[in-house]
Amino acid sequence: MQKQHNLSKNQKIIFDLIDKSSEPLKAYSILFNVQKKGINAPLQVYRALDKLVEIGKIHKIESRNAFIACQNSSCQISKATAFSICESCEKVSEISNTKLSKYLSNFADEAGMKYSKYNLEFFGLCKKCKSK
Amino acid sequence: MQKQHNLSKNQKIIFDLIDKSSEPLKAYSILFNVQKKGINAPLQVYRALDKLVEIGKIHKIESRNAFIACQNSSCQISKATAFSICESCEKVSEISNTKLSKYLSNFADEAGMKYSKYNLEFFGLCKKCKSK
DNA sequence: TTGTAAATGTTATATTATTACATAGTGTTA
DNA sequence: TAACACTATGTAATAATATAACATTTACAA
Ligand SMILES: [Zn+2]
Ligand SMILES: [Zn+2]
Ligand SMILES: [Zn+2]
Ligand SMILES: [Zn+2]
Repeated sequence: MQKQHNLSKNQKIIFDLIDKSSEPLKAYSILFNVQKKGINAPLQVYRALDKLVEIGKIHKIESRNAFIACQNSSCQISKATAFSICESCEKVSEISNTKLSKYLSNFADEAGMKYSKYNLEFFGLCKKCKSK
Repeated sequence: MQKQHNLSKNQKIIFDLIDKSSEPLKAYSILFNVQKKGINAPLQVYRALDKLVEIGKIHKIESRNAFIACQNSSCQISKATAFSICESCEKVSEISNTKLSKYLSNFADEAGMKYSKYNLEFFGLCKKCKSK
């Protein structure tokens, strides 16, 4: 059973915006969009983003410095994430594949390192862009 | 047979610095370190970094905005990269594991997307930090 | 030797993210 | 309730990361 997090005012405003967006959003584009709701400073956005990432409601797409809502309710609090990114239209989807996540969660190399978290980003062309 | 790239002056200066570093280097730390060699502006650093990434001599650690030399001569021009990152001491190693790279290169999900590239970052504690 | 692509130099600016400090709300427990 | 700890907010300033625009030079092949 996952812990229930009651989002604060700013967190809710920012999560709702990201959640209803069809594409990853960047911090300053979020800021621009929530100014009418009284969020005026970058820090207010970054603080909410940090918290939302921490509790697993959103993920950061590292290669794009952008944020998307978690599309995978079983996502273990952002500890195991995989995305597909179209290099043409920049569409991003969260990959939910049990085999893949098991494979990666159990991966151990020779370096003797114990992994607690991973992030995987695949790049290519989405179906739509491929057929153009 | 891999194409031979003759590095230009700036590319060589910057590659040498990254290559002999024991940790990932950030762009502005590189800039600071090469100013005595006549490289004065961020853009000169970023241009060399872009080229070095493109030809696979270095990789960008996306979660850290930092660069390390490729430790894996068979790395297919930065198209398939995996790293282990210690969250305590920030040590980064490039993972060279044939099974893993085969698994990921052949991965195809249901979305019908053809991947041409991936980047994987594992996080955890390195051997040294684990035993502290 | 001339054309072309790659690389360089320089200035300015855009984008992304954090530090520092003051204040306010929320929930728990004495 | 009062005291406390913890989380969240507001605001200003600034740090860190990255790119745009333009002029010039170098490498090198046709
Ligand atoms: Zn998720
Ligand atoms: Zn696409
Ligand atoms: Zn490599
Ligand atoms: Zn370590």
